[in-house]
Amino acid sequence: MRTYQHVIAGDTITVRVPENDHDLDEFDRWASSLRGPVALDTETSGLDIYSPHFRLRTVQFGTAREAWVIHWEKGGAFRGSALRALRNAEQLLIHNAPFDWLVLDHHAGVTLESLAPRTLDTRILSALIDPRQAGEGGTGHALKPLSARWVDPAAPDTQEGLTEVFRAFGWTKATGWSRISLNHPTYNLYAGLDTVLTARLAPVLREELRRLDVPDQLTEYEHQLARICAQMQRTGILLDQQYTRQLVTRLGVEAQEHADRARRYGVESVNSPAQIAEALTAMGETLTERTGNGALKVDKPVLLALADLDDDWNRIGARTPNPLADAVLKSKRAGKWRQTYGQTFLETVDENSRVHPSINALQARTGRMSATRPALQTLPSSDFIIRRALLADDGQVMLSADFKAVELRVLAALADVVKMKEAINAGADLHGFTALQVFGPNYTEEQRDLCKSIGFGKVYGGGALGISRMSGAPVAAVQRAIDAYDRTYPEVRRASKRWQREARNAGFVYVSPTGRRLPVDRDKVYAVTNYLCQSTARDVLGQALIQMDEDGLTPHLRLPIHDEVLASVPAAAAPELAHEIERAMTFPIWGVPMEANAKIGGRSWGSLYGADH
DNA sequence: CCTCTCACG
DNA sequence: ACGTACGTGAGAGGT
Repeated sequence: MRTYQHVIAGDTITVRVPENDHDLDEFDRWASSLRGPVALDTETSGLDIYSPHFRLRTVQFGTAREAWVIHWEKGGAFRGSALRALRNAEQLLIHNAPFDWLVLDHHAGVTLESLAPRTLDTRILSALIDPRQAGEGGTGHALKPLSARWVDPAAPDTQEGLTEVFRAFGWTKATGWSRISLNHPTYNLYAGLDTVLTARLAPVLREELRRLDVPDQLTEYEHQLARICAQMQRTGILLDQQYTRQLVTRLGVEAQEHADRARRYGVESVNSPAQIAEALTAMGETLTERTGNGALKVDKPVLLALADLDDDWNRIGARTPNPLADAVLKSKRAGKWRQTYGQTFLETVDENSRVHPSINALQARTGRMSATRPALQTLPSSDFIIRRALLADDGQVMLSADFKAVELRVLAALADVVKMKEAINAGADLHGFTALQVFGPNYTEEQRDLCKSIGFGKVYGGGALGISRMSGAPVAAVQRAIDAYDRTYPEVRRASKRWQREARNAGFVYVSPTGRRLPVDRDKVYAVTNYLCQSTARDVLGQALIQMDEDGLTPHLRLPIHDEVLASVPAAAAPELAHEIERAMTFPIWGVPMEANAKIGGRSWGSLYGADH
């Protein structure tokens, strides 16, 4: 047995690393005599759980004073002992549980379903105390800063410490986790300490949640959502690999051709704003917009105008198109789509042709979910070619169900907007109804669109200038429409002011109806309206996911996208399942109905998106 | 590492 | 008193 010691918060911690059967017997005795929760962690070769090269290396167990590092990679009795301990543990404390659940599910044969009901995830507790990510003013949710704040200011940065070890060997962060020897002292010490830190974090964070009156029900709900999202991640989405390879090649050629055109005007790299600004100026163009740091802005809206193109990339006919602007736009778009989407699909696909995005169920400061590697929530919607790469399972079709104007309906509920609630309950087109109130019975399509923009603007906390910028309508016209809007729905302004006042009085934190704490920056108090609408809409999605889970639909679910759920369903049962999913997404919030609209597509996700979409 | 840009809801 | 668009993930360039 190897043992290591380290002092945490004044206590000497022992980390034990069994080396033989005798040592493992001792571990077995320790594990079976444990009463109460045990902290769990794994060390792995990397983060891509479904990559063919991924290896589970160690499984660690710990309490406040002691940790055991079991070398899973050595096989045989090591695995037997780890599995017994996993099976017997009554309660597991895990920091960022979905990762370890899925690692153990895929590489140790311990199902996620058997782990999740016994898990308390300290990352969830952290996000409910303060949802801000590191760099947004809060502590963030990494184990090190959390431990430093709540356990011991001198808690070791185990990740950073190991990164230094890797550097000493000439390895990188990407390769070190795979290459470091199982017997390396620092590797084992830190592997063990992470469980000790988690074991100490859990009771402190629970106490803090009690102090802050965060409802237990919210914590329970987040654990359910984490499990459902982990199940979606495990299922993954089928990738059309042949199509994707051809697409990547085609986009590469396209990016290169347009980059060659740009080079004729002196632009060596189409991704260098400075080069583009200089070349455009040399061509006689006048750039007026500047970035926050004072540089000349050459983003998409600027370049589209110079290229005489509208938002859909059609000729406007207002000027002679600038050929460099045109080349840069087209090269950048093809390059981004190739690299960010196509290439990442091919890099992350597993042996069964499936991609498994990490779905973070509780990510944004409003609680919104996110998806990474690949970032499937941000695939282009203006064209079907990227989504075309992702398929329903064999014999199945893609189904997408989205809430109807969920944030606006949530606003109507939370601010108790009388006329808006009447319109929703009457089943009216909400933006059309608003246009009717603002412009009268002969309102135009453009005026309806402006009312839609104002609806968004209100939810985002924007003013006339922002809404004008977004909608393209003149500021004066927008201001007049906003005035009429405020007369129609006076409750929105009043509630917004009230929420801002309440946030200030409560120390710049607003508590949502579900008990979620929403920190508000002092110089951005107006954002509280958006935080409240966005976070409540997120909880509406969460409620629908839990309903679908209870209805047995989880195996069909593929991805949550804020106000939408993507699913793969058997073609024959599609209409019935569409109805079932819509039903799970239909329920009232404070008397205001939330409703959804399901669309049945074909085999690929792209089939739900026309070129004219 | 920061800035800029761009993809989404 | 006034005015403020919100939240993400990701790649490339340049310091």
